[in-house]
Amino acid sequence: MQNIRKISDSTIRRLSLYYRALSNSEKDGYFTVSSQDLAKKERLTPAQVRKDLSFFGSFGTRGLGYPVKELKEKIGSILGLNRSWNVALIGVGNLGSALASYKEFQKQGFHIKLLFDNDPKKIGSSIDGIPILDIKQIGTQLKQNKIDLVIMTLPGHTAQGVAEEVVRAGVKAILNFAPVSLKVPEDVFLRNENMAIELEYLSFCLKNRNNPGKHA
Amino acid sequence: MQNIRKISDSTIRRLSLYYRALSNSEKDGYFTVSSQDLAKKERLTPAQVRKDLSFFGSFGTRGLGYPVKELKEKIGSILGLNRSWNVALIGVGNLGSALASYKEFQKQGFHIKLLFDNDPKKIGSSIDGIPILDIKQIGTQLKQNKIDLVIMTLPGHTAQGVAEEVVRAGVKAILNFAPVSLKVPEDVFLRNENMAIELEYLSFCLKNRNNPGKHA
DNA sequence: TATATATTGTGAAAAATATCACATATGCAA
DNA sequence: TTGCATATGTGATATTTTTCACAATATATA
Repeated sequence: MQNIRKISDSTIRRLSLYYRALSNSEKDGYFTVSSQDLAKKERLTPAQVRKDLSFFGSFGTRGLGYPVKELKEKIGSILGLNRSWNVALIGVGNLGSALASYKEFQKQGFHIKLLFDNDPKKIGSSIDGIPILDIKQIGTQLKQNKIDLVIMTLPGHTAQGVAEEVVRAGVKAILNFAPVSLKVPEDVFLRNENMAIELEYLSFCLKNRNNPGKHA
Repeated sequence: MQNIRKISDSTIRRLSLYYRALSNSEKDGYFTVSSQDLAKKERLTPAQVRKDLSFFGSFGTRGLGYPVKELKEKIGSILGLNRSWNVALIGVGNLGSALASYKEFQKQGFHIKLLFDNDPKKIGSSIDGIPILDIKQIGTQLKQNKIDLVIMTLPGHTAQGVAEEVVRAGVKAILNFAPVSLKVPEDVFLRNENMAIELEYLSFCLKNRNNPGKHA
């Protein structure tokens, strides 16, 4: 157990993997799971799993493993999934609407309360009961609805300007899907979801599949 | 310059970032860019940028920087974006349709040729001219259309079975959006796109924002 | 031509991350 | 109760990744 600030990005990201694996194990009716099991599911090593967990406490029983339900809840609480977050989504295009109606987020406590767009045809309508508001109202609406986190699914060239409005409204966490890197103040947490990266990674792998040698 | 097999995941992923940043710089009319510029755009260090690039050659000019267009093309060629890949997408739900009509992939050489679903209402129709086929035809269609890469956007419980069919059809690269970890043979490249991870990461950050101390 | 300034490319050093290996603790069977 | 099998938790070690620091090389200017 150590200072929480010193826990690495990678460990936190793996906690998400463990959480998902445990949810599945729970559904499948398992009561305990070993570091070995978890490792195999997520293509990691057992030592890695144990080390990651040990940063936050000791949740297992020697000789037995980890209690599935309990560990899942513990990790959920570490990640802050045991509470609810107010989320707004900006940019109701194809991807935006898809995310707005994605039920998994809801289940994990991410409640999408507001949608924003600049298209008059969309403004005033709703998706799964979530109203689509005028993007001009971002400032007041984000504050009024105590939004904790904003998901941005809008075109690259508009993203930076909107991000600045979001920051001005006091939001401290942004998940960005727009294909640009945003500049935000230090106290705002920003993560970029770049779907091209994984695709390009696969392209790289395919290209170099039969090439164990040097690269020009 | 070193053996290409030894280049780290992180470096490859950063190449994607550089590629995107360079595309933007090119659009903005820049002819050269320094490692410092690139670093600032992507929140990295200049040394990191130079080191990453140095694994593949030396593309810059001392005292000047890197030629934007040339470096972009060079990185594109390293990532395999200078050629075209045949892509199929399985699972035409909300996310699937959003990705099917996402033009950026097309631009980078990822040509979505086929869509698959098991819903009779969808089979036979098309999205942006891409036909939606019966998921039962995966085996023959993937081979016939020489599909290089498959994007899976289907429910978790069906994913593993479908992945196995995809592998049997000889596809060597899978981008998985289903919320499970798939088991595939060693010679198949698999990447998981897990949108919950980034959201959960932000949740963790928000939760521990004012907590520099120990964690229970 | 000489001098000042900018910026790369890269070994070496530092820092971060992952793995090892084993003492420790548990369950079960005889 | 003893012995065996299993599996955690964690310091120590190994590996990987990042950063440093500087020689090398370019441009600009006088």
